[in-house]
Formats: sequence, structure tokens, C-alpha cells
Amino acid sequence: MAWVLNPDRPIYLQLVEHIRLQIVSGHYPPGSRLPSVRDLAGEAAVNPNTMQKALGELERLELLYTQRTSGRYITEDVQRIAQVKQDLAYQQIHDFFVQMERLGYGKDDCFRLMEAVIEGGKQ
Amino acid sequence: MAWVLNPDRPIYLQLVEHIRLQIVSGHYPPGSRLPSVRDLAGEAAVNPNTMQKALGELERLELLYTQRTSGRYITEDVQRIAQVKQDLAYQQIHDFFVQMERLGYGKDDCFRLMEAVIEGGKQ
Amino acid sequence: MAWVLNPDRPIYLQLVEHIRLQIVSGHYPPGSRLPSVRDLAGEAAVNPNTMQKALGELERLELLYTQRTSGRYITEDVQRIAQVKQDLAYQQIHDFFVQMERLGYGKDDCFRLMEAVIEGGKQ
Amino acid sequence: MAWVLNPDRPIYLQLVEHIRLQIVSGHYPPGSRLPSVRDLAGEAAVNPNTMQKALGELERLELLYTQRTSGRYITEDVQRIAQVKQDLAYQQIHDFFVQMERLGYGKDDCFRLMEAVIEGGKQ
DNA sequence: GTGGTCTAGACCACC
DNA sequence: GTGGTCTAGACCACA
Repeated sequence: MAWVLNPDRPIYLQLVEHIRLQIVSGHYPPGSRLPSVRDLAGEAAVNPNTMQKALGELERLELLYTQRTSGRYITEDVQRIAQVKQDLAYQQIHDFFVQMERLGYGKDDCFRLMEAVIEGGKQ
Repeated sequence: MAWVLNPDRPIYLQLVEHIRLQIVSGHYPPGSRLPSVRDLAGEAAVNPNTMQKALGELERLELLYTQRTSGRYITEDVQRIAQVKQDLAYQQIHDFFVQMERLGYGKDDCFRLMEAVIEGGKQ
Repeated sequence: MAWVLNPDRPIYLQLVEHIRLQIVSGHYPPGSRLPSVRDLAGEAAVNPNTMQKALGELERLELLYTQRTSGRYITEDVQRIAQVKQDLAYQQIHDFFVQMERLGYGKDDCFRLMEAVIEGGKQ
Repeated sequence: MAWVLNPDRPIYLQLVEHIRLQIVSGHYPPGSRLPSVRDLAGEAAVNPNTMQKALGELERLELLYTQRTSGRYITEDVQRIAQVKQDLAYQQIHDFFVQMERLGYGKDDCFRLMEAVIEGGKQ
């Protein structure tokens, strides 16, 4: 996935979200080494300090840890990763229900319509 | 629902979305008369021209029609309203599936997790 | 208390410690407004960004909160302040016991010697 | 205890503190022979001159004495050792009281909290 | 080379 | 005026 950054929201937040997704989706496997701050910053075309701030956030989320001299690594705590992944999924689901509620659809309607979408996609 | 406008996106688009939601959710019933452009603009604290543009867009969507002499009305075509409502719901569902897919969840997982959220919310 | 900064330790950490002390000791009362980032930075003779980073840490500790436009305030949650204060005290006590242990003094010895120090001070 | 040296403080001072601790805690018994300057310097991975300076300081403190022909020995003056040990303890206690005072705790509070820590540690 | 920190200076949104 | 963010560039410790 490319680095698509919208200047209307804090860049570092978007970096957090992007990397977080790579981690929970397994694109960056547990225990693997992250590219250096400078390299990541180059890839994303942002200032190294901005990337540094994003990685600091991910450390606070315990998705990364720093080995002083050799670089940053994805946590080996797969439970932590699963936890964050589940939290993100629950947030998506919650937001979905809220939006559908606003449209006037209850939870049962959601299931019914989702089935219809899947059936429609098959045709 | 209050008028919450984000200056980072075109205002008129947000007005379209807001009013469209009022219509498909039945808050503005079919056939009912809309407040004047001036009043709506005042409510939303936007320039009347911006509101005018939004209402024009809603007419193009056939959710509103103009009675030359007496003002604007919500369409009486309940099928059209239902159609738009369904389109919006399908869009929500599609976006939801895409986001969950990115997290690594298939459609089956979505149903399973939604059940879990509902169960959790009950407790 | 003056701003005494040792260049051998991260400045922002010393700023955190300094301000934290002002808060838990009641020098900055709960709910009171903090000087602006720029003013604090000027007082401490550090770059505003460094002070900003320190204040960010204190917000994460829930000792401060930000009112978007009007400035930063000490939390009104006196329980939180008391909690942090107690944590700091326990840390001091723990470190004290460890140091004394290294000297060969057990916990009972600590009490005995402390009494002696107090008596000595009175003379 | 290993030789942990912080380059931000004078090395020889840290050597003094380290060896002093070994003496007052009895790890180097009174009257026992110290390894050679060369060996100690090797152990601590410092320049022999630096170690020499540290040992000179310890002689000034009357914790060591030099036997012209056979090397350096720990003082046999156990009272002197006890004196230094007590001085160090008093220093620790004084610093502890100062830190707690800054947090807003009086001497009575110190005792109360120390009891609480000990009770908590037992559980 | 790695990450961590600091400074300087800029721009933005909010009110 | 307030805080928030971003960039640029520098220096340091570690190995």
C-alpha cells in the first residue's frame, strides 16, 4: 500500500494508522525489524522528525519496541497485536452501526442488507 | 442533528449530505415544505449561495423539487427516497467491508464479530 | 524553585519532573491555568518545542489538559494528582531502601538511623 | 556488583564510590589486601591513572593504606569504616527527607508511608 | 550506521 | 493571543 497522506489531518497520525495497519494485518510480522526512521521518512516523503513522532506513538501503543543501537522492531507479543486488531475492528463495527442507525436501519436491517450486498456481488 | 461543518471539505457537499440524511431518515417527510434558502442558510450559518448550491444538487438527485411560486418541497416519490436511502446503506456496507478486509477480516468474520459486539453491548 | 537544567539528561524529562513537582506539591493548584508554552519556555530558557514535548508528557500522565484556544490547565482531578504524588513518594522510599540495603542496612536499621538523624538535628 | 560507569560524571569519583561501598558493606573486609592498581583498572576498564587517583582519594578518606612493599590494604580501623558507613547512611537519609519534603511530606509522613510500603511488599 | 534530543523558525486553526 | 504541527538541520551516544 502506498503512502497516501492528506495534508488536512496531522501527518503523524496518518503515519501511525498506516503502520498500525501493516502490523495488525501481518504485513510487518511480529519480531521483524522496521526500516530505519530515515528510510521510512524517505519512503513516506516526510521529515524524519515527523516519522519519529509517529513511531513514538506506536511504541506507546506497545506495537513497537526500540533496540537502542540496532533499530526498531515489531513487538513479539502477538496477543497485543491481536488485541489492537480487535479494537480496530470493533471501532469499525461500532461506527458502521451508528451510520446505519442514522439512516434509519436497525442492527437486524444491517445483517439483511449485508446479505443482499453479498448476493448482489456474486451475480 | 446539529449542523457540524468541517472547513476542510467543501461546505456545500456537507450540506447536501446533511439534508439528504434528514430526508431519507424521514425527519423531513415526503411532500413536506422545506424552509426558505435564507432560513436554512441562517440555521447552518453559511452563505445563502452555498445553501442554494446544495439544494440545487439535491434537486438533481430528485430528492427535492421547486414549486415556482411557493418554495421547495421534498419529493413525494417515496420510491426515489427509498432508492437513495438504499444506495447510501450499500455504500456504508461496501466501505465497511473494505476497511475490515484491510484489517484482515473476511465477510464471514464481519458477521461473527458483529454478533460479538451486539452480545457485548447487551451485557 | 528555579529552573536548574542539567545538559547531561534529556531536558524535556527534567521539565516534566520539575512541573510535576509543582503540581503535586500544590504550587500549581488543581484547575489553575498554566502559563503559555512560549512563556514557560522563556522562563526555563529552552526552545518552545522542548517545553511542548514536556507538556505533552504531562498530558499523557493526565496531570494537564488542553483547552484548545485558551491554554493549558492543571487537572481538576485531585485524586489523580494524589495518585501521582503517592507514586512518586513510593518510588523515593523504594530507592532509599535499596541504597541503604547496599550499605548493609536493613529496613529496621533505616528507622533507627532516621530517628537518630532527627534527634541530631534538634540539638 | 559490576563496574557501571557513567561517562557524564568524573570517572574517578564513581570508582571511589564503588570501592567505598565494597568496603563499608564488608565485601572487602578490614585488613584485606586490595588487588593491584593495574588489575583493578583492568577489571573496571579504566586507565590505571584514573584508578590510581581513586585509590589516592580513598587513602585520604583513611579507608585504605599503602604498605610500601606489598601493596594496598583496607584499613583495620573498623571504627573509621563504621564512621564512613554512617556518614553515607546519614547522607542518604538527609537526601530522602529533602526529596519527600519537596513532595510535601513531613518527617512523620515519611515514617507512615514507609510502613505502608513495607506492609504492601509483604502481601 | 542506529535512535534520541534539541533548536530555530514557520504555518495553521481557533477565538 | 492560544496550542498544534511540520520542516530543516544539528549534535550526541552507542556499537
